Amino acid sequence: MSENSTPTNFIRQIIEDDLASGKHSRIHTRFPPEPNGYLHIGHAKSIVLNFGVAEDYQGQCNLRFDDTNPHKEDEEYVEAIKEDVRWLGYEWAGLYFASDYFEQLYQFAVELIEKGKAFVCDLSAEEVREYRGTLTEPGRESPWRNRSVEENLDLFRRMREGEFEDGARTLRAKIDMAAPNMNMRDPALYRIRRGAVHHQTGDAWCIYPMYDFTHPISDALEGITHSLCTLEFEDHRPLYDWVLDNISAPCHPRQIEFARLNLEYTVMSKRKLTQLVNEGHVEGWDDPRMPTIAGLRRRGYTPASIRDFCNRIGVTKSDGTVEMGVLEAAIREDLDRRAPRRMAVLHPLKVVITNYPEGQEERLSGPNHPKDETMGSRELVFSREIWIDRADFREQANKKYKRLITGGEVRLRNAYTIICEEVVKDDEGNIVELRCTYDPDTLGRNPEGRKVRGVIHWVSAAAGVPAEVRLYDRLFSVPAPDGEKDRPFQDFLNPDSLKTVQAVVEPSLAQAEPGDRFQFEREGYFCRDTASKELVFNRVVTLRDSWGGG
RNA sequence: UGGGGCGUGGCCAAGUGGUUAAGGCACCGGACUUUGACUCCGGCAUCGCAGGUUCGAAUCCUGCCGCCCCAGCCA
Repeated sequence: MSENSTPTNFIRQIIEDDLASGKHSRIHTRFPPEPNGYLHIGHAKSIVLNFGVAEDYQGQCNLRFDDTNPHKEDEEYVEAIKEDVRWLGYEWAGLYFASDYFEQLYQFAVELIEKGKAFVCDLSAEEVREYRGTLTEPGRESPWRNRSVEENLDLFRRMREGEFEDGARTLRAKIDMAAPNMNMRDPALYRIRRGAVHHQTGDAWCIYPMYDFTHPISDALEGITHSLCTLEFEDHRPLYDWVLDNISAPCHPRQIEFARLNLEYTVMSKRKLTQLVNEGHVEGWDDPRMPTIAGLRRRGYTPASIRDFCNRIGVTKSDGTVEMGVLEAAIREDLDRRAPRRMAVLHPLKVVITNYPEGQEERLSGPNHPKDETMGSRELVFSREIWIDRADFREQANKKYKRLITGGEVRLRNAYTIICEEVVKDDEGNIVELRCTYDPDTLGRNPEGRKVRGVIHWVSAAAGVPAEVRLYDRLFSVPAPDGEKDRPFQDFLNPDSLKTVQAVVEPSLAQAEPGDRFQFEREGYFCRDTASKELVFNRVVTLRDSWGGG
């Protein structure tokens, strides 16, 4: 996989220092999604970071499902996530579930209780909230905080046995109710979820460990050296360290936080993406307009382009919003290099070449790539009647318009030059057909003594193949759809995010396989849709266009 | 008004006291061109603000200002 190299970042520097100082002799990372939804481009940033770092330093990276909340999770998501990670080009060293550690986690909780570092609390959720205090006022200690070790042990065992109802009790860490960091105010370690059926452990458990307790221990059990997570967990780091400092942990991974990805013209939160799907604004999680990995894949993005994008945006602690242009540039660069060129007319306008013999068909050849002969060529069919795009003709225009005008001459890409002699209109004045003449001496060489205005693409009317083409644009019409506090993000949906046209494509495209990508010359990059039986092409991205208009 | 973070060109981002302040995207010129693409050449910042330390500061100190995160028995 030829790819742009990975720039350094503060996390890689930490790793290099740890390797240089001998703190670690090999590095081990992990990508720890909760299987409660589909992965999106933001997850890709984390995946590329974690797996990329492991790859570059000859280390390993695990895929671990953080499945401690049975209410929200489902097996469907674990399969989808595995597929997405693989598709991005990575293979995990180990595949784990936090639920694999439930028994060990339980024993570590017992250890905490025995050390007097955890207690069973009978406060209700609402009471806990009251006792917690506020950002500026310290909290109060739970009246159950000083139960004996024996009583705590007994109660915790009975929690596990299923003796108590959901919400009746929790196991809490005994830290400091006056801590300025809210996470240290005796956080919950275990809660009761009796009715739940866990996708991995079934009904084996009715108490479930919290993230803050599970994560550091899972990391330690797997020998993770650097536990990379996003900025919102910065405040949890003291708790992460507290847990490992107070149990007999095999090692103490270092948690390092980086900024999550924000992308313009889209939303990234699971909640909002779910709304887009459930409210019918898109067709599903893999709708080509979605920022999900599945959506990008169906749109036609390549794994390499997404990896490249993640490397281009870097890894820091400052949270910014990346322009769509960066993602688009990454896929354009990749596809420019590898996508075969084809011709497709998106808004067909009939052209009759009056001096071309009726019934005659000619086989022409077009290179698959203008700069890479090794990609070969494909056959084109030329005939008396062809289609060109309506946007490539104007009855009159100034010199800057490098397309066809009445009386003007243009080159038909990979074929002859034509001059428009006559415009045929219907009763309402709409242009329905152009009558042109061609110059038989211009195949593969320029006409003598004159210069054509430009080059336009075309497809034989006789041999062209009908196809549906879906022109995708950004999902939202403003850069930060969720930036407005008192307006729902749905207000900013782009009504033109999808335009479907009935196009005519060159014959060779009839053989395109689902997932095949092409450049439709002068239009953009397209990918044959993988979810349609018919010949449907999704526009991945337009070509860069430096033309001001005119 | 508690705590934790962040502030380098339009966007992302290198930079770790001595460099003309990398690079990418975008943008603006120009060359090339059977894709208004690609490619190629050129242009495009004094580092949130104000003080201070130093021969020398984006890099150190102080004080402001702005933005983000935290009061789930979510992750």
